[in-house]
Formats: sequence, structure tokens, C-alpha cells
Amino acid sequence: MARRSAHTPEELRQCILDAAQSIIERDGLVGLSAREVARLIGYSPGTLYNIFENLDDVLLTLQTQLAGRLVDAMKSVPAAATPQASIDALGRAYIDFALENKRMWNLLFTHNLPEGKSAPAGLHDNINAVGVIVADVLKPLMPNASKAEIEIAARALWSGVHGITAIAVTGKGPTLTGATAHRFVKQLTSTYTNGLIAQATCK
Amino acid sequence: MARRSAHTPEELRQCILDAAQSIIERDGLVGLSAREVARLIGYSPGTLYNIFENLDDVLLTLQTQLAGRLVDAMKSVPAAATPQASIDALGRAYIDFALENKRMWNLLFTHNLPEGKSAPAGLHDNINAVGVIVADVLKPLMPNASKAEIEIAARALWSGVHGITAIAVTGKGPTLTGATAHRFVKQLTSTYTNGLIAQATCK
DNA sequence: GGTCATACTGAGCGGCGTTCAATTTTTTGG
DNA sequence: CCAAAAAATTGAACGCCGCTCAGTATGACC
Repeated sequence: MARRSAHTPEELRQCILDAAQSIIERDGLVGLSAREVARLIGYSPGTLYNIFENLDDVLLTLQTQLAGRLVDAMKSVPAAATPQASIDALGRAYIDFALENKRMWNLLFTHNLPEGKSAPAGLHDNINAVGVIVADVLKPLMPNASKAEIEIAARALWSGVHGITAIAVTGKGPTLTGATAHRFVKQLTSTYTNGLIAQATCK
Repeated sequence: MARRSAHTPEELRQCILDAAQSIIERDGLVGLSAREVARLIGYSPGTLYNIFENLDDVLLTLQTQLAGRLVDAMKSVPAAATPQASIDALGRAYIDFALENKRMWNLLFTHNLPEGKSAPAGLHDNINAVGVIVADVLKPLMPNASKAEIEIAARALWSGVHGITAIAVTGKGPTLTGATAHRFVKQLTSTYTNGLIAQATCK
């Protein structure tokens, strides 16, 4: 058989991605296999390899899409009255997004590509965008700092938020769970912003 | 063949763990297979299953051992002149440990067990111990806080340090690498401790 | 030496990722 | 409308994998 009129190539491509995503949300990464994806979409395993280089390619595409949605979610957080409140809101958005997409989100930071390969540019761009969003909000709190310093401060803070989220989502760490993650993030961000304010006024 | 006098059961057990670890440090988790471990130690694959329940069991044992070594490394950090300096030293120790054991360390937080199972108690204890160490150092900076508040503050801060370390070790995030991780951690911890001090004096 | 418990083996099962010759369908153009 | 070329799809095949378990080799005890 060939060129089933049922799907254009782009449709088929998205079918594969959707199937892969639903398998991962159902069974985690271990459940994902080319054969299972093929079963779900009603094609043979070989078809996957006409469209994607390999399974890792499917995964990387999924990761890039997910990172895009994460950036969208954070961009759509309305600015609050104070920078502190804005940071807190961004933290909530980050955690909520991770908790809503547990398995897929985990993959984003968990799945390491084989030695040689590097992630597609789009993925890096999206991860970068998160840092930029945070830096923008942090800027008013660091009136005396250079752009580079603000960037470092933003990345350090957000890596921290990320760490809390990661531990909450994966269930490592006894008291840090999905339910308490907000509290930990608030603790981290408010203390951190207080530190920034103290540093700015003492300078 | 049976009961090769070459190894006592305990020796054999450690042989398997050592072989598994060396495979992981060489090829990452993907390279690990029961057959490859068996090849390395000169036994047949079936032997693994006389000693360990399955490959996941080997991994979990390795993780517990590694977490133990991490706790030891942090415990052997000498107390510095100020709490801030001590925190910084602990951060360095944490990062250095992660960078020295990249692949294994990654596994610690990356490898999620199948749905039903839960990690052995020893592993949780070790991860917990890290929080206790940090809380002890943080205590002088929070004279007015309850024990519970100090615990939360310590866990939030250390999850943050963990997040930076995780991103540095896995190479996600463009500017955050093994070489710059120290800088980010210092930025996070010093700003955070400044925040704690500001909060303590304002109360 | 004979017996028994133990340690170990390795073929076998079902599954995996990936390839590619063969097959079927669509498109083309006469 | 039909044949030939192009494109899409298949599925058997390869060499791996985790894991099991009947069978075998070995050491310990009498």
C-alpha cells in the first residue's frame, strides 16, 4: 500500500507525535516503542522511520513542542502589582505546568541524548526564553546591576525553582511533593528577592 | 559449574555492582544490560538473578551507595567562619560530587522506578540527611524561626542548589555548565542568605 | 565414594529498534 | 483510459534486550 489518502504526511507526523505522547503519559518512557506507536496509529513500524530518523527524534520533537507550550504558559501570566508577586505567579505557573504534564515534563530534563548528538535549536531557544521572562521581571529589583548580572541572577533563581519542581514531580525528597511545592517555591523566591533588595539598598 | 571458590556471594555481589557502575560511567544507562555485566565479570547472565531481583534492583543499590557517599562528602566539609561561607562550601562539595560522578549522579534523580515500587529506605534516609546538614548550617541565620521553618528554608535552598547542579550536569541550559555552576550556586546561596538575614532583622 | 544441597549455566521466550527489498497505491503523461 | 514511473507502506529479518528455569557441575558432609 502507499500514500493512504487518509492522512497527509503532516497529519501522519502529528498522529505519531500524539500517539507517542499518549503512550508516555499512560506508561511513561518505558512503555514507548516504535511498535506500540505503530499499533496505535494503525500503521506498520517501518512507517515511523520514513518520517522520523528514529525514536529519539520523535522524543526530541515532543520535547521541543512541550517547551514551547511551557513558554506560552509563562508568557500568559499577567504582570502583578510588585515584582515579587510576579515572580511568585511565574513560579506557580511553572509548577502547575510541570504537574499537569508530569511524565512529559520529566522527560524534558531527564532524557539525555546519546553522546554525540545535540538538542535541536528550537528546544534551546525555548529553554532560553524562560530565563528571559524571569530576567525581565527581576530587573526592577536590581537597579544597580548590569544586564549580565541580572541574567545570572535570573538563571540562578529559576534553576532553583526548577530544582524544587523537579524533586516534587519525581517524588524524590520526602516532604517536597506536588502539594507542597508551591510553598517551597514561595519560600525560595521571596527570600531570594528580599536578598536582592537588601543588596540593592546596601550598595 | 557451581560455587566457584573464586568469590564469596558478597564478593560476587560487589563485583556485579562495580561492573554495572563502570558500564554506566562508560556508556551511560543505555549501555547497561544484564548480558554486558555478565560478560564483564565472567559469569552467565542468569547469575545476576540469583543475587539481585532484577536490573532495577542493581540500580537502586548503586543509587543508595552513591547517596551515602554524597552524604559523607558533605559531612566532611569543615565548618567555615560564617554560615554563609559554610553554605558556600557545602554547595561546592555538592557540585563537585555531582561533576565527579556525572552519569551515576544523574541516575540518582533521573531514574524513576516503575509505578508501584518505591525506593529503599536507605536511599530516602541519605537524601534526607542532606537536608539536615544544610538546616544545621542555616540555623544561626534564622534566630526567630521555628524548627519547621528552618527545615523548609533549608530544603527550598538546597532544592535550588540541586536544580542548578542538575542543569549543569546534564548540559541543559546554555550558559549554565560545569564550569560556571559554582558561580550560579554562589549567586543563589549568597542572595538567599542575605534575604534570610534581612528577614531576621526586620522581624 | 556416595549423597545432597548449592551455585551456576545457557537455551529459550517474547519483545525491542531499526533496515530494506518487496509490494501496493497514487501520479503522471501519452 | 491505460501503462509506466514515482511515492508510500509493509513486514520479515537482524541482532540485541530482560528474565526464567530445567539441567548440570561443584563443594561439603558422612
